[in-house]
Amino acid sequence: MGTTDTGHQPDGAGEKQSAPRRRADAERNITAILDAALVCFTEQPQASMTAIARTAGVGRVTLYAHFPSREVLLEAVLDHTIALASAVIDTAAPNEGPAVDALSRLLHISWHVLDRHRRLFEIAQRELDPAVLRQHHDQAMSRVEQLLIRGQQEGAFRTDLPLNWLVTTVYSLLHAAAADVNTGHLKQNTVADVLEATLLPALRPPQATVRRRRRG
Amino acid sequence: MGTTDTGHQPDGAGEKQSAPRRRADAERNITAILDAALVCFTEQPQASMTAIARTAGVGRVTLYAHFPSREVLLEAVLDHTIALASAVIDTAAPNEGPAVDALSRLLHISWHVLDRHRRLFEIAQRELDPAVLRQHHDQAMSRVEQLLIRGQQEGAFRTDLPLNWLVTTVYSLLHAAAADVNTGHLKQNTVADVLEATLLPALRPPQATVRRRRRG
DNA sequence: CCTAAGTCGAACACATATGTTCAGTTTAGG
DNA sequence: CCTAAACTGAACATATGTGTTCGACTTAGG
Repeated sequence: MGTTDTGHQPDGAGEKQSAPRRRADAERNITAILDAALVCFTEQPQASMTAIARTAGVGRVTLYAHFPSREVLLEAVLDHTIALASAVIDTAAPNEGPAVDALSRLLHISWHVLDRHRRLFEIAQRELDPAVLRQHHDQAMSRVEQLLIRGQQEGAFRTDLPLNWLVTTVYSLLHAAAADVNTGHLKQNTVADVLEATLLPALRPPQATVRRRRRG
Repeated sequence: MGTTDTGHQPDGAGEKQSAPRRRADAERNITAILDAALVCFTEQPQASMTAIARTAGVGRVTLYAHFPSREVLLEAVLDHTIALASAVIDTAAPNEGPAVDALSRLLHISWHVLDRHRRLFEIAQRELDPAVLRQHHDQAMSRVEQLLIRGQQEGAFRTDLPLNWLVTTVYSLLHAAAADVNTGHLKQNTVADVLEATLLPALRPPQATVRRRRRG
């Protein structure tokens, strides 16, 4: 019996040690594959299984042993990335302090990770079952969404446009900025500031000045 | 001699009647193919030549007779779209009146056509020769870029961020809005207004209030 | 009406991607 | 050290896409 497939359970989010007890060997390869797939997919959506296996430094058969199909792999990578992004977002403490400050922290800390998530999600959108997608999508988007809602309640963010559009605006510019870094148009260390300078005015309630010397 | 290829010259932009004099028949098919390719490509980037031929209502061989390779076809479609977009942009008279108003006109008239151009360009970016790309890219982007520069000179648009980023911001949100229409999150007739409401504050010089009752 | 231009489907060669199977080798871990 | 788990490359079947060739049919247009 060559290939194995121990009832693969490519750890969802929190490394629950499952029943079959994989060998350390296998465990190591799985994470290597996951990492490689993450890189390959974000670099070019059409990345082949062969390319991913090669990047991970494992045989193609080994890849299929753990992830029986491209679809399964893609979903696993998506899960993995979401968990990662979620952790990083928590670091920014999006529920603490004024919403504007929280958004600023969020942008500075996690623009990179959020963009990666977006890219992956776009691929998944093309290749995965729409039903499965919904969950992943909402799960990740909701963090930003909640922050925006809080900002609206504080009066810091505008309410004259659909909430959904505000979320889209954030993600869209985030992605654009990350892409500009890739092409060399923007520098790593300026991204967050540029994003903040663009997003805050766009999210602020219209007509509302910076509230300096309001009294005439 | 079955297949033809009369020295194909799939009219660049301005329908210059070329030497070989195609039959009306062929001419009709070429535009049908161009249209079909435009639709197919914007709907899904991986659209196959077979699918395009089928959509155009012609045989696969006919397609290849006029466009000897996928690359050539893609380039022709890109040319076609740019010409179309350019014409629509002109309708908005982007060089007349205040830059802010001009941008507003531009958004209302051509968000749809500009988004289509962007989608096509993204595909071309993945499949075409970078050298060829540059021309197309600059040619189309420059219209928006020029408008933004003019706005900067008027003091209507901010100068504290790279010009390139402002262009990216416009295109990026444009695309996001169009995508939201596709998914049903945004309505056709509200798109331009939403875009305007989001973009103008983002482009306005920071700190600058709406300049109403400036004298205190 | 007659001919060359054009179109058509079928079939071919070629390349690439997805999964699978097999037989041989390495390695983790008791 | 010994065994089962895991990894490996090679080869296979299958599917899909690209581009070409061929012979037969249709049609534009003089």
